[in-house]
Amino acid sequence: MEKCDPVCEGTSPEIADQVKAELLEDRSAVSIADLFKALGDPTRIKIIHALSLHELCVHDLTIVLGMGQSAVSHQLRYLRNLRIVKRRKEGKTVYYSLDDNHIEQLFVLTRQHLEHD
Amino acid sequence: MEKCDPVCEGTSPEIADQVKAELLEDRSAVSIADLFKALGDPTRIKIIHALSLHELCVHDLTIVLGMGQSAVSHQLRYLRNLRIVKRRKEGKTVYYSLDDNHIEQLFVLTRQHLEHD
DNA sequence: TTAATATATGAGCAATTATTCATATGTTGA
DNA sequence: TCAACATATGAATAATTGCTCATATATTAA
Repeated sequence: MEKCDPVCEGTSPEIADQVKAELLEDRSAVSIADLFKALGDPTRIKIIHALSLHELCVHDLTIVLGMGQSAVSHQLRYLRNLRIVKRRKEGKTVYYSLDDNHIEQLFVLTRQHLEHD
Repeated sequence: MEKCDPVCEGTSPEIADQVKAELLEDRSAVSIADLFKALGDPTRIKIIHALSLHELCVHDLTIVLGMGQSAVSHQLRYLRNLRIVKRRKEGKTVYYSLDDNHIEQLFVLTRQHLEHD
């Protein structure tokens, strides 16, 4: 962190101070980033997309994704900790589905953003 | 990747196949994940939030964020490569602002999601 | 109980990443 | 041209992360 006494001429220091005062707190920024981080991996994106199409058990997800069972389970735990997916047990099998439709909205909005460009 | 001939009883194999057929392609999943990944870091979240409040030069951002100039510059380049922020040069100083209001929408939606819970 | 199936999880490893340090580029004024 | 300022960037490093392997837990059927 360097000295910043001679604020660059271009911007008034009041604006920087004002923005600094209004800026998100650390924990808020971390919370928001954590949620986006969860969506920032292709495997998890595919899992979320698959579950937006249909509730699926872990085994079916391994088929759909073409991945090992362990990797899928790890990612599902990750997503479950963030309450992005939830599970429902039925005998031996565990069915996963999206826990919240906000996630789907983020999805739709993001795809729009990408197509728009 | 293990054998998956005896599909788990719980789900019909047709559903897994159907979901697999509709699932996002690799490159789409990667594109979407890349965008979310850009939002998956507290520093970048703060940068985006700050710029949603006001156009700012790099130096002011270092003040607002309380971070080194180099770190800020690196993150700005990252965000600029993804067209999340854009720059405007004026003499020595470079002003950054959000390139697209879709990002702000994602922001709002995400904060709603977090507050909701 | 034993075997088979479905899922979960800890440890370890390779790849990625956010920051720092040092330095380069570009701009302005003296 | 030279010095000061504003920003950019390459290299190095520490921390994080996604996957695999081996194994544990849980459920069902024989």
